[in-house]
Amino acid sequence: MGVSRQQAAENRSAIVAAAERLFRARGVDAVGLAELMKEAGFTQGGFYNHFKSKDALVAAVMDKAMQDYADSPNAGSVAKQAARYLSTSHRDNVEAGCPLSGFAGDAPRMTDAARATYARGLAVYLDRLAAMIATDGATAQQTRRAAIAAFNQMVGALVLSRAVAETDPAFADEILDAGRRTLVDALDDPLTPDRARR
Amino acid sequence: MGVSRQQAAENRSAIVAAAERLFRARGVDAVGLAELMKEAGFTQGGFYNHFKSKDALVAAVMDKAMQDYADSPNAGSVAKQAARYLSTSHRDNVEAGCPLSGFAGDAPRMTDAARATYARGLAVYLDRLAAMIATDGATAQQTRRAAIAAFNQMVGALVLSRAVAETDPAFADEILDAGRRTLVDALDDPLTPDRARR
DNA sequence: TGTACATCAGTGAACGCGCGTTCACTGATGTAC
DNA sequence: TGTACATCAGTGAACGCGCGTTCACTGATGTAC
Repeated sequence: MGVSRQQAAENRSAIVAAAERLFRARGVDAVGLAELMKEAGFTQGGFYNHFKSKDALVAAVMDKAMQDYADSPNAGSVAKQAARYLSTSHRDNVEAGCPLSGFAGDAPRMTDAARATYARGLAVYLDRLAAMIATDGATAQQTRRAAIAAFNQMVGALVLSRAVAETDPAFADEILDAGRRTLVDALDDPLTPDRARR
Repeated sequence: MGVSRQQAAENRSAIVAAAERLFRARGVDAVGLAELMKEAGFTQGGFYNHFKSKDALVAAVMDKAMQDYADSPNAGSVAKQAARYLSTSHRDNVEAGCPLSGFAGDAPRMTDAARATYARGLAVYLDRLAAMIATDGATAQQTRRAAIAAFNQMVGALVLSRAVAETDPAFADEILDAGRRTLVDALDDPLTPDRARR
């Protein structure tokens, strides 16, 4: 059709963005390239001008998702961060939320490149959480462990809440609520060496 | 071929068992009926003597997985249960482990029937955990919240550890370890009304 | 600055393939008398 | 208990369909002179 290089780059981004939305909502396997390209506003054949395979697109989606998430702003305090993470709006909006929980179930089945991006993204987010949690009294190791445990709680609560949300909304809310309260209790409580040892 | 009713029932079970293994390892969408039937020891066409569709098989797999898990024995104490749940062998053996974490990522995309079975299975397991956690000093509500939070921690740690296991085994182990220690600390600590309120 | 040509992001049809599902057929099992 | 027949779990080929991928072609963009 004849398209400027800048336009082509924007079109590529549009494909990745559409793919991320569809992949999150329905899973990578359930989304075909024809549907995906149509969603992005193009015809099927153009796909291979941008990616050498569907797997390459998956890797690009992972890169974008992790980059965007790393660039997203903190909520302020850890408690606020946790509350936002375990909100019903985050649970109900899989398409735009945390990619670490959104892709957690699919990650083990992705290609090496996509999995490596996921692992790097997780490491980055844990560092961020650790920085928010850190107190004077705690060692780096204690802080890191607390950050991992906090994120385990967030991801577990979100994933389980999503799994039952359609079937039993009250149950789904209860799971988020238990996670939120547990986190707030644990994080309000400064990590003194004494407590951490217990 | 001519097969006794008992044999037919056993064959059906073999199909469900093969499907559970394959679905867990690679995801429902990535496993075809031809491959699945071959794995179970039959030819493709026989599938519809047992199930009216692939979705019906998925529901049957869910039923079986949840039933088997509900029938599985406790580890003894909650701490032991958590340690077993967050062991490397449980993480590395997706095909036979806890179906609540094994299917957590896929559950939201399953049919109503399969999702309802999942939600029921989760409710049953939480009751079981709550019964193990319960102490004299704690109200039923506090116990339930503690059980949910404990399971959130287990599922989150397992899912995240699995997601990075291939890429970064040491990181994966660290996640399990942080989850295990956090759970043991929290569960060793009796749920007194005072602590629960904090 | 203007002209000639290479580049390459598009289009849309086509490819082989494996999917879920259907079908006609077989023959031992299970039932009726 | 023995015979006649209905049942139904198997087989294996076939169905239409959508998948990921390839291809020949188009024409504006970008480059060389």
